[in-house]
Amino acid sequence: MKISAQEEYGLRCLLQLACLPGTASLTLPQIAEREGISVANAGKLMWLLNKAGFVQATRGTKGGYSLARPAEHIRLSEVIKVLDEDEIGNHCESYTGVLEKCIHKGDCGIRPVIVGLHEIVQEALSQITLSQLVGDEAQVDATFHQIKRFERKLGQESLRN
Amino acid sequence: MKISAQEEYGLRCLLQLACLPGTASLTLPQIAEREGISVANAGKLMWLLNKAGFVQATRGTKGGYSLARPAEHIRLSEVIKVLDEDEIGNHCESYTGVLEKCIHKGDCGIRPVIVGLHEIVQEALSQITLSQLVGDEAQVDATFHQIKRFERKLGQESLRN
DNA sequence: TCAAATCTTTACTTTTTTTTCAAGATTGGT
DNA sequence: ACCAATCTTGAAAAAAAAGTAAAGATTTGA
Repeated sequence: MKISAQEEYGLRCLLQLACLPGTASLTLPQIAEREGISVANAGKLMWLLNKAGFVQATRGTKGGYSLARPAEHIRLSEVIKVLDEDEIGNHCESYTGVLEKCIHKGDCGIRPVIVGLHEIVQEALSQITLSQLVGDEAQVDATFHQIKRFERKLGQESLRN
Repeated sequence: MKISAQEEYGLRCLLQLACLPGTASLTLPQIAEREGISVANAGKLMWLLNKAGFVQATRGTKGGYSLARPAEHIRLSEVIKVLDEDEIGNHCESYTGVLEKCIHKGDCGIRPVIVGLHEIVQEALSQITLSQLVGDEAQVDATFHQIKRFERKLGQESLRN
């Protein structure tokens, strides 16, 4: 259960644009250099982000990428969904709709876990916007901290019952 | 952000043992057949689970695998940690200790997100035991549902501020 | 109009992960 | 003692993911 390279670097590249003042833009070589990845790799990531409507690309001299909408309105959950290709579970087709292929069919003990994890992660990410990542790092920490504390309390309660 | 094949199938194989009455055991071919994977693949997964102390292996005729401790005392967080090799983050070495290699060093905007996600997932998984997965599926659902509801409430509150 | 700078797209290569194979080691039964 | 059933282990093959390369398309400005 870990973030993929595509998710991590895609998010990082997007964050570079969010850091800029106003609606400024960066070229592919600039983004690549700031993230320490190749231009080709950055190109592929930015292409995905462009296709999904998070960034605006301009070709030609003076071209580059800029955010397509304000950083305050870009939730991490949306970004991750696009970079992740939004698949959950690996081989159990029960979740993705093709029920027949899965040996576990209806009575699959770990299905609620896989689905549940995916949901709480998405929900947590939907609480965080790009703009929080650039300036308000403390708020990001606070959000996760509160969730963690609630989870721990939940565990203690179920222990008492 | 998805569960790996090793995590998913390792957990599934372990669950097969947890489903058995008492301290009964299963052989590798039996586990493989029940999970629809090859015997070789099941062998590797069970070897990992054995090394980590979750199952007990007996060789020779009448051999097989059984749980090394009661299903009530095996938390999903522990199992996943072993199957996952417990790594978080992909390329940013800031998290794993080798600080020098990472271009982002201290001022890394998405670090709190990666670390935070890992922590809330681990915390959620630590609330769930193997025994809950075999019988008490409703409780598993309930746990995740409560977390999700709290996260949503959190979001609404931060909206009001 | 042309050249330089830039993004776009497809195909290819490399690396990592997953799966399989094969030989070894241990146990139980005869 | 021997054989059959079983787990163990390391290496190899296959598949998937990540990263690279190259040719194409668009824009700006001289």
